[in-house]
Amino acid sequence: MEFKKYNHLEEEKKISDFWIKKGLFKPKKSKFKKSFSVVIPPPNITGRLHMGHALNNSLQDVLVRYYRMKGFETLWQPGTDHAGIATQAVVEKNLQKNGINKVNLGREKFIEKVWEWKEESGGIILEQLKKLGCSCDWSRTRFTMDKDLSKAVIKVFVNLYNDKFIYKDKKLVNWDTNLQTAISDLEVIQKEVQSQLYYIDYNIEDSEAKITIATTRPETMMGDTAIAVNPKDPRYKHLIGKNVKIPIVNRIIKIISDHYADPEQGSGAVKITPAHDFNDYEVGKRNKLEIINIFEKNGKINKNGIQELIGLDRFEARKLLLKKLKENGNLVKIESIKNKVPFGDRSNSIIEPLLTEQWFVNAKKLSKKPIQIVSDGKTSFFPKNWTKIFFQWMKNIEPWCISRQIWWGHRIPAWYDQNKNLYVAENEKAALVLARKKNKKNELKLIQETDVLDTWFSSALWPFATLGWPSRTKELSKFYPTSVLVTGFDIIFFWVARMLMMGNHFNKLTPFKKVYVHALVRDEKGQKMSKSKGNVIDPLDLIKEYGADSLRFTLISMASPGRDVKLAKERVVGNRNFITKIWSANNFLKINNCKLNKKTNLNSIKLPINQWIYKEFMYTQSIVSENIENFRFDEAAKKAYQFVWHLYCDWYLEFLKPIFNSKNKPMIQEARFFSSFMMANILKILHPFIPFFTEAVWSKNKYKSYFKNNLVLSSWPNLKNIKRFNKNQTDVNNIIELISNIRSTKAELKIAPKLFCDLSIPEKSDKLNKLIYNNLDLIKQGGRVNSIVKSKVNKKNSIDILVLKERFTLKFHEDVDLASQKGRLSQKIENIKKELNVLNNKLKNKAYLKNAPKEIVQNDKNLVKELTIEDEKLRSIVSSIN
RNA sequence: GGGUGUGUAGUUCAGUGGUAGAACGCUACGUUGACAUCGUAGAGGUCAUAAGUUCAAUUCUUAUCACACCCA
Repeated sequence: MEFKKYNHLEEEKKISDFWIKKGLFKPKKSKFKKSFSVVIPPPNITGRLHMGHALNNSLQDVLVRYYRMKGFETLWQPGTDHAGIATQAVVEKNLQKNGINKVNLGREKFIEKVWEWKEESGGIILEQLKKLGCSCDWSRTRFTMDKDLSKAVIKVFVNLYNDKFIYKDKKLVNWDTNLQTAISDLEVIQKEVQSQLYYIDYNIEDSEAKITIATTRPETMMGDTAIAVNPKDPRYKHLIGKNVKIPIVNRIIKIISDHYADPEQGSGAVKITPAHDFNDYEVGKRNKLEIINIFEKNGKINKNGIQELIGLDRFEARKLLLKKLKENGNLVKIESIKNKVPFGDRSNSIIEPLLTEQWFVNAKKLSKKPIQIVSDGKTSFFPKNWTKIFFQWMKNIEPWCISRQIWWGHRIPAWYDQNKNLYVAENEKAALVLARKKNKKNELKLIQETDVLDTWFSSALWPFATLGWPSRTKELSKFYPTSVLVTGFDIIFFWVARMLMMGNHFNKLTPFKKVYVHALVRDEKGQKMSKSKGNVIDPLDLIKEYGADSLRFTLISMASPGRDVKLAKERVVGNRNFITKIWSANNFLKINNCKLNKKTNLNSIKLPINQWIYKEFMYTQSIVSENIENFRFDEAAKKAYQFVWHLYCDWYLEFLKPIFNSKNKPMIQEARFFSSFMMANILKILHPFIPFFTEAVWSKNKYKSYFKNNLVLSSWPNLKNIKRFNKNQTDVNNIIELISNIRSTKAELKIAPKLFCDLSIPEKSDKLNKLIYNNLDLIKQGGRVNSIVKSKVNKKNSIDILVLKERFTLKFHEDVDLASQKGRLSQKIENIKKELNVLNNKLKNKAYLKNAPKEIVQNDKNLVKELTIEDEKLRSIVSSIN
């Protein structure tokens, strides 16, 4: 019979539509009142599915589907974030293509355009997640700029402001001259680059003497307000307090003494530009220095610079200034060095420390509870070592700059009156009330703050805001705190830490009990995937070619804790083959008319192989469950794979063949039912990993009529232990060993496996006789054995083998290569000899006998006994070969 | 400079204080009525290096080397 191939493109689409249309991912009331919830790390609306998402969401889906089948009331809350800077940049670029300038358009119109874009292209990534099979409750999809969520954001802001967790301050911040907004510390990436270190002479006033400073940023000379030397540096002690003239700029500044100057670095003297360097800023504060800002917000020189350079870009200005310094003879040396330079993570332009007024969150104050919660284990990390990294960062946390000078985002709910008095309130009306009170008059005009909030500010509220907070919703009481957060380590600080701060502050509850941290997906050589390297593997390509299930299974089975996933296409192919294998196994069941029926009862199962596979499955199931619950997705997937392929397909289905070929009707009936019953259970345990395929086979096999549910809502296997089945475990395992031995002996003798032989068994052993005769058909088919004989055998065409500590003889119909068999056995004897030697030496060691646990010693003694018997028998076989 | 992690078969990775495992790849044979996207059999390892603890170390400790990442 020819079978259709499994068509993943067709089936995955069909199944996905079915699940979503029927709303099968919505929480279902639990019989035992337990709930399980996960919030998705919201991908941003400009995003497209990449391997990181694929891994992250596959893992979440394993958990969600598993607990759903376990009977928990399960919610996976989906949604996206608005990605302030990224989205604004995309829309701005689109408008520019049409010759439209954002500024001319105006703020309101521009935001309309962003919404238009969002409606059109902002949901793509969610559609891609559906293709991956994510079982989110899509009817609850949220967006950080939604009305409800915005309300939560405003409320949180106002509360934090009133409680003095949020404040406005003029400070040096990380300024992106390209995007023209402040960004937070976390959005700055320090990159090592090749730079020049310039040694520049500053002339000391009223003297011929000079002092040489070293700098990588000579243009900031225009903002110098001191030169610092270390108080302990003998070279410069006499110069402290002297005035120097900044070359070209010709402004007079002082030489000060400050420990910040490192005698080992450069010349030991360092110029201080408090407006343009975080360290210099601190030096400036300590020494009460003037702060001179020389940059416009776009990175061009402002009027504080020298005449010729005003209006020039910072790098242009550097070049010209260097030229002048050289001409003047002030540039004494140029050194090539490597140093770290800050870049913006979105714009990739060099970040400029700039003195501006911004809004800050006192993160130090908010970090106290999360630190407590994590130390108490109320939120725990897996793998554990992330706890340490979390603490390290959390305990050294800096104020969080939350204001952004862009338009797309939550506009800060703060208003100013004409006297620049500030009112923070949930809306303008409320602000007006405050303003009237303060100004003691009714006629007032307020202007709203133009800054918007950092996107991560709203993402930090995600676990409770998506559940309806600040309203006290059913969902909030049922699903908060969430059960687990699954995330990549790269956003622990961005997101996890901040969610912990907000969740604990506003709900007095930690937002999630567990945090599972997974690694990055890299290419097969372990390199980070990046467009510039051209080594990006697009998950959507793999889904198209091999199916979402194959991709999922691959990612899941490679997700070992603390290790990056090195993805190669061959892995995906291998797992696609696994799916094909199950498909063809299922076809075998079909051919043999295997079906479920309600008449057959588990207690009536008689066939040893059925009892055997039942036990093996029970064991597998428990290992898979345990591993999923402990986040060992790799082990869970491997165990399931091993069982399905190497026990169910390789042995069990093979053992069914002689039964189906027999005329024993009751046995055939039992086998038909039971093989199908096991298949259904296999589909169940594989469902969290490969949901589409398993649901498709479930439906084709019409298992719904037996189990009363679609697979996605069926219950996780919970098979009872039937003691009666136990004794057949060893029997079937012994049969397997015998067959394996017959096969490998044939291979060693270079006898084609298809050639049949006779088997003679030791007469003495009743137990073995029983075993063999009870399973005659299995042995005959599995080992290609003609018949069981008891007669004395002719040496030339027969070979003795040692299995289950007994001597069996294989008798062929032609002469066999006894010499090669002799060699093989001699090798075995040699190995045993070595093993025995090791063991005997151990057992002679008094210290070992004294200190080692009794079981271990006993174990060794038993092993010696067994090996000795095996050794004797092998020797007798060898000596009988001439 | 500070920190974290990794080093086990050709490759990617599990694992363990007391016989070293899987997948893929490789080799030989095979087209047998589920499956060649397959089957059967097999080869392949000084568990990075060195010292220490221990009756016993691939596993624990320390140092070294290599690689990756994070923070300054």
